[in-house]
This record gives sequence, structure tokens and C-alpha cells, in this order.
Amino acid sequence: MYGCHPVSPKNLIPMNSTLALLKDRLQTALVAAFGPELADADPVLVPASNPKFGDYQANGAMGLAKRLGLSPRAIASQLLNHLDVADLCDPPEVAGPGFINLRLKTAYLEAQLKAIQSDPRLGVAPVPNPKRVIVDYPSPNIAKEMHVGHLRPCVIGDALARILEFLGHNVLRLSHIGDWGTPFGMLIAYLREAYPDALVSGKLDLGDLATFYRAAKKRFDEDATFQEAARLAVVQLQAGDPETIQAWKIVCDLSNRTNRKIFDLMGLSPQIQERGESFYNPFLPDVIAELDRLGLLVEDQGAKCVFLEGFTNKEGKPLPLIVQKSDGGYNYATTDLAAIRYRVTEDRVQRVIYPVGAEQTNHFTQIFQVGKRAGWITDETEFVHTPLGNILGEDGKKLKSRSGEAARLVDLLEEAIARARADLETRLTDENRTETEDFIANVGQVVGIGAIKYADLSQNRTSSYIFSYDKMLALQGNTAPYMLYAYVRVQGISRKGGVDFEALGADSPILLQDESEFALAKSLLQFDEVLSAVEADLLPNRLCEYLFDLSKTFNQFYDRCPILQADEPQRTSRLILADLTARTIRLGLSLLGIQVLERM
RNA sequence: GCUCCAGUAGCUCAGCCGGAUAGAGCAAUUGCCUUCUAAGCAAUCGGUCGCAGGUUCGAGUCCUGCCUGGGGCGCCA
Repeated sequence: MYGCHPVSPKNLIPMNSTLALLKDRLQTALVAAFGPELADADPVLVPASNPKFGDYQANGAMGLAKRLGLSPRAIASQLLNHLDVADLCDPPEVAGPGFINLRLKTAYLEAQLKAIQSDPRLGVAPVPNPKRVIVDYPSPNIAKEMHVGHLRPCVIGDALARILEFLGHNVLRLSHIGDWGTPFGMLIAYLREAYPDALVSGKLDLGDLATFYRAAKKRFDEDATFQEAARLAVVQLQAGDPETIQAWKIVCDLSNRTNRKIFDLMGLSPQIQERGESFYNPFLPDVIAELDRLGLLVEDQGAKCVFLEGFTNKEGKPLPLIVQKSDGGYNYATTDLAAIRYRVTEDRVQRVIYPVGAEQTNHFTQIFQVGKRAGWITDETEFVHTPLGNILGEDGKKLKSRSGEAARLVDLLEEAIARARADLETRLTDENRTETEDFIANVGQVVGIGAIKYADLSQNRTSSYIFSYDKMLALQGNTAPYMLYAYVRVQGISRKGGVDFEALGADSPILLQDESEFALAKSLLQFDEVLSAVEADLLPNRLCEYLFDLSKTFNQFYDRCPILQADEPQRTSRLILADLTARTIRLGLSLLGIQVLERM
């Protein structure tokens, strides 16, 4: 047993958050210099705006000038008298109106890198107080195929889930699929009509989902009798009629399998659990009853509503959130409220993240308001809607397929793969290389899927972006292929030099001499700071930006510093830097849900 | 009408609690492969941060108004 999970030295390495460490020192110095009432003062430590100012700068002195009745420069220099950072930094300096510039010591950088070298987490410590987190995965209506609209929620939600999980949180991935409601009446009615055998054999060809839906829709639009049958099916479904439930299950299963296939193709976490609308169905009457008991429920025009604070309709009157329709049916607000309640009371969740389109901002504000007023959402639980911009076509409008409908997700993915593959094949011809079909297919898939996901993630999630295969697959710029190439370059060194990175001496020193080595070292040590930032503001594009910056810095290093031809001990030192870069890229991309390649 | 979001280089976008001279990529122009994959590197060019006020030591960032674009606004999700 001993050998299976050795107590690795990583557990002994202190958290590599240089930023946090320095901030702590600055705060201590503030109190030492100006007294305990300064304990709450923020030294405003941020990365330096310009390399000539060092690595970090503390801007706090300016803000404290009024409070302390001293000039910012005087505050800064007094603070410096009490600041002990000799183990981390060169002697700090006061600059400009009162900035404190901090430059990390070479020996400190070298030691930190050395510590990270043997750490699979690359210096990223798990959070001290893990939370129970739910990430809401997109809710494709089970009755329809997934389309462009599902791309961002899937990709961004999956990345956030991976990042939070890596940081040590207990993440529950829930797909809130639309597996209940009126569209099912139509599908069940059509199933009965067109595939009566299916109810007996339980068989239906998977590929038929789209056509199945279209055919059902066509019947529904054309035939009043069929509409009546569909409505009847809904009633039977809600009444729990066994035969109808069975038909419903067949349709759900059909859709789930199709969606799973797309999830797999996209490389989404396999841990996604389906917890659709039908799951919350039994709780809906309780939600209404509880709202009523709390005195929040008002009946208006036959519908049961909660009137919202701060929302008005076109006439300027308070806007209701309808939780039970006048016909007695429930709507998505009811389901979402039931989900909030369940997540708090049963899942005991502390943070719920909804990566959903920005157009639903009002909806979330409204249900969160009701959730708070009902006492389900408290200060202990954070329900957060992370609004997403739309994916637009080249014309700046919502991306459509040629036929004018929302583009099918699977088509986008396959097109990206096909283009990535074609790019590779062109290159193979140009370079007179031959590769196996397996190699070509794999590179095509990894690059294609990686490119499409990275393009999505690298954009600030709040804003819409224009979908362009040419840009996402471009070999230069902030794209997945650029990052993959930096990774491949390192693996190329390993192959060429017959170097086993894992066997690189634990006692070989890291030596930073060239400017590009310093830049790379500093970039490598910022990984944990970036992940903390993403944890806080849920913007994966920050991680993308970091990885792009790291890759650029690496390419500069690669260009300026020969590695295999260098003399020892520089050779090993540079090999370690290269390896750390590759591992950071691999880990970083994996947290974004993107795979790497050893060759491409 | 109310409300939310956006407006930064020719194009696509970053810009963290307000900090020093606003940053990338693409495009354009120009150098660098007998040397670890040139899918790279270096350099040049490019800005009234939508407009007008305000807050203060300091504003792309905060406040007010306006302009432009997009979304949402009672039984769809």
C-alpha cells in the first residue's frame, strides 16, 4: 500500500502564491508602521504595469494619504521601513507619486520553480475551504437536437466545472434538460401513430431523432386531430399513465443517447448527471404551497404569481413572476424555483453557477429574488448567473444554417474537424511527410474540437463573438493550434534529444540568465494566481490569455536559447523550464477541456 | 415607455478594487531557417477608449445626461 500513494513532497510545499505572500507582508508592514487600525487597509498589490517597474507594484499609499494625513511618498517610504521581503525581493523602491515597486529575486524564482518541478499540481494548492458547487449544464430541449445555442453553455460550463474541481471544490455537474412539457405530447402522439411497434420492441433508430421531430412537427402543424392527440398525450403523461410514460421514456432515451454522443465528441466531462425538468416535477406543488404559506403568492387573472420588486410591465405596474398558469400548469420559473429549493435543502450547495445566455438575465434576477424572499437563498449560498453572449455569423447576426434554422451543433463540430484535418493534409504534402490514418484522424479531431472550444473560451463570455473557422484554426494568434504547437515543440525536444523529462534530476539547479528565461520563469509562477482569478470571477478567458502569454514567452525563449546544444548545467536547467512550460500548457488546456498532442 | 448589456487601432478583442507612457492578435510593410517542427521569432505602422459634463492627487475603469447597436418586458423555455 505504501508504494501506491506515496506522500509526495508536494504536500510540504507551501502554496506558491507569491502575490498572496507579498500582500500579507505588506499588510503586516502597514500595521507595524501606522498602527492596528490599518489592519483593514488594502495595499493594492497588483502585477507591475510595466516590466521596468519590477514584477509587482503596491498602489495603496496614494489611497491612504487623506486618511493618514501624510503625503503618499512619505507613507510609502515609512511602509518600506517596516517591510520585510528580503527573502523574496530585491530592495523595494518608492517611485512616482507613491508606488512601491517590487522585483522578485532570482534565487527566489529559481527555488519556486524547483519546488514546482516535482509537483503534479504545478504549485497550485487546493483551496483551504472547499465548497459544494453546482454547475448547470445546458438544457437542450430533449425533443430537439442540440444546436449552436448550446455550444457556449457547454464549453464554458465544462471549463468552469473543471477549474473549480481542480482547485478542490466539490463539483456537481447537472444537466437541466427539458424532458417534460408540451413538446412531448407531440412526440408521443407521433410515436404512437408512426411507430406503434416501438412501444412493444422499444426500438427506434437513433439517427432518426431529427427527422422524427420534424415529421412530428409537420403533423402537428397540419392536422387538428393530431393536435388533439398531442394534447391528450400531455394530459396522460402528467397523469402518469403507464403506457404514455413508457413512450415518453423511449423518446427521452433516444434524445439522451444523441446528446451523449455530442457531449463525447466535444469532450465534455463524463460526470454530467441528467436532472431534468421531470426530476423536479413532483416538487412543484410544494413550491407553490410554500410560496403561498410565506404570503408571497398572489392570484392575478387566474394565474398564481409572485409580484416582483423593481420590475414593472409596459404600463408601469409591478410585474408578476407567474409560477402557476391559469390552466393549472407550471412553467420554467416554477421548475427553476424548485431546483433552487432542492439544491439548497437537499444538495446543501454553497455556490450554483448558471452559464446561460445573457438574454435570460431578467429571468435569473427574478427567480433569485423570489428565492431570496422565500428564504431559500441566503448569505451562505451564492447563486450566480454568468451571462453569455451569442455566437454570431459573419454577418453579425445569430448563426444560422443554410436553411435558416439554428445551426446544428454536430455540424459545426464536424466542419471544424474536417477543416483541421484538411490543413494537416496540406501541410503533410508540403513537407513531404507521411503519417498514418489514425494519426491524421486524431490530430484533426483534437485540433478541430480544441479550436472551436478555445475560440469560445478565449472570448470574454459576456460579449457576443463572430464565429469563424479561419480564425479559430489559424496557426498564429490566440488560438488552440498556437498553444498546441508550443506544447509539441517541447515534446520534439524530448524526442530529438532522447530526454526523459520525468528523469530530470531533482537536484539539478535551475539557472536564470537570459532575459527570456526570466520572463518564462515569472510566467510559469503565475499559473496559480490566474486560476484563483478565474475561481472568483468565472471568466475562463483569463486562463486563455495566460496560456497564450505563456506560449508566446516560451516561443521567445525557444528562439533565443538553444536547449539541447547548451552546456551543463544550463542544458538541464533549460530542459526543466521547457518541461514546466509543457506541463503548464497541458494542465491549463485540460482545465479548459482541451487535449494536447505529442506531435502535430 | 421601462429595463439590462455593449461601444477601445482598418478588423477581432483584452484591459483585474480607479494607478505610472491604453495592450494583444489579425491585416499591411520588413528582416531571420547548414542550428531542438519557420504552425516560429524580431521590427515598423496603427488610438479623440461613442459624445458631453462631473467626482479626485489620478478616469478606458466610478456618477449623470445624451447618441448608436443588441437583448428583455404576463401565462414559451
